[in-house]
Amino acid sequence: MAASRRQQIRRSILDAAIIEFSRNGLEGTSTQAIADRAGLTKPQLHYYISSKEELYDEALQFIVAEWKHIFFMSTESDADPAHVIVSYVTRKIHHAIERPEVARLFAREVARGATALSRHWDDLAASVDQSTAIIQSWIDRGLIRELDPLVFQMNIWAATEYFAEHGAQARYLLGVSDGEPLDADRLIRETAELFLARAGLSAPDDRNAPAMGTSERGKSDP
Amino acid sequence: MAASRRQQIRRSILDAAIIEFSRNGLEGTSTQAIADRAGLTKPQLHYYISSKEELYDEALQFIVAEWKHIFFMSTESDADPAHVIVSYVTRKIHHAIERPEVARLFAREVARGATALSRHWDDLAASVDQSTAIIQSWIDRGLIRELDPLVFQMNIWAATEYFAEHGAQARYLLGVSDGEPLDADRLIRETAELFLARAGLSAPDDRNAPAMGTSERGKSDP
DNA sequence: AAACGATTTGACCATTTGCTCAGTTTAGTC
DNA sequence: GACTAAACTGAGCAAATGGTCAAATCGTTT
Repeated sequence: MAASRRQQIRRSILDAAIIEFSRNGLEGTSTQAIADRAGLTKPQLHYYISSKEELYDEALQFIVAEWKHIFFMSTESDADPAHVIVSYVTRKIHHAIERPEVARLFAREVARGATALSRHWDDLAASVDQSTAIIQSWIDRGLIRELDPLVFQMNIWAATEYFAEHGAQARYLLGVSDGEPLDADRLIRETAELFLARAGLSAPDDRNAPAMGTSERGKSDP
Repeated sequence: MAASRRQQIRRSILDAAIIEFSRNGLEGTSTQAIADRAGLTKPQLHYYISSKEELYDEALQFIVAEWKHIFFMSTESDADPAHVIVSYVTRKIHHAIERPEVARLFAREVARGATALSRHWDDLAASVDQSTAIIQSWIDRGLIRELDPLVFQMNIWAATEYFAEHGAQARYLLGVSDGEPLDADRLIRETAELFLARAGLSAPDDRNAPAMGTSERGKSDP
C-alpha cells in the first residue's frame, strides 16, 4: 500500500503508455499524449523516463510478464483434456475482454515482426512445443480425435484473442452498448464447445465449475 | 492496359498507402513514407492527393470493396452446409495470406472504433444477420448441430483472419522461412475441420475439390 | 531557519510533420 | 517552333515531435 510517490507515478506512466501504445503503436504515440494521460507535463514525464523507446520496451516487458501467465496452456500431463481446453479458453477470453490493451499491444508487436520480443520468442516456441507434445500424446493415447496440434493451438489463440482486437465489433453485433461489458459466458461457451467438438470431446461435468454464470439465452432446459 | 500515366501513379500511391497505413496506422504513417514507397517526392504526392486523411479514407474505401467480396458467406440457401463452410474458410484464409495488408488495415480500423467505416457497418450487420438466419435454418432443419450462429461466425472470422495479423508468428512456429509462403493447405484443412466438427459435419467429398495439395506430415496412412 | 536533495516548471532546441507555392520543366497540339 | 496545360521541383511555412536545461519549488533533516 505504501507505494512511494515515485513508484505511483511510474506506475501511472506505465499504464498510460500501455493504453496509448496499444492504440497507436510506437510511432503513432506522442510523449505528449502519454504525459497527458498520466496527468503530467512533458518535461516531468522525461524526468521519470529516459526516452520513448525505452518506455515502450518497458511496457512490452510488463506485458510479457502478464502474458506468460495467460498464454500458455497449463499442462499437467495427467489432467483431463476437456478440462484443460475449457479452462484455457475461459482464461484467455476473460483476459481478452478485461485487458484488451495487453492483448492488442502484444499482437501489434508480433505483427511488427516482434523484434523487441525476440528475446522471448524462444521461450514461447519452447512452451508451444511442450503443449504440442501434450496434445499429441492425447491423440496417441486415443483421448482425443486426430488433429494438427500446432494449427489447433493457433486456432485457439485466434478465437480467444479476437475479442480483444474486435471488442467493438462484437459489442455492435451482439447488441451490447458501448459501456456494458461483453457477455463473456456466451462467448466462452460457444468457443469452448468449438474446440471440444474438434477434439471429439464434450464439456466436462461442472463438478466444481468456475461459476459459468447465468445464461440469458431464451431457449434453455429442454 | 492503357492506363493513363495519371491513373498509374494514383494506383501506385494507393498501393503504397495501403501498405504503410496497414503497418503504422493513420497517425504513424508519414506522407514522406508514402511518397518514398510510391517513388515520388512529397510535393508530387500532394499534387495527386489533397490530404493524408483523404488518402486514408480512399484506401479504406478501396479495401472495403475488396473485403465485401471475401468477407460474406455465400448464402445460396440450398447449398450444402459443409460445402459452404469449407469454401468460406478456404477463401478467407487464402485472402488473409495473400493480402494481409487488406485484412490488417480493415482490422485496425475496426479496432479504432471504425468511425471511417460507420457507413458500411449497417451493410455488414445486415449481411451478418442474413448469414445468421441461414445457419439457424440449418439448425432448424437438423442439418447441423445446435450452436450459437453469431459466435460461430465470429470464431470463423477470428480463425481465418488470424493468419493475416500473425503471419510472422505462424511462419516462425511452422518453421517456414521469411520469404516462403505459408502452407495454406495445412491451415485450411485443420481450420475447416474445426468448424465442420463443431457443426457435426464431415468434409464434403472432393468431387471437384480445389487441389487440397500434398501433405508433408510424416505420419499418414494408418 | 538554513541547507539539502528530490521534484516541477517554462522556455527552448533541432528535427520532422503535413502541406503550400512560385516557378520550372515536360508533353501534346496547332 | 510557338502555345498551352499538365506535371514536377526546391524552398519554405506553421505546427508538432522527442528531448533538454537552468531556474524555481518542494519536503526533509539538521
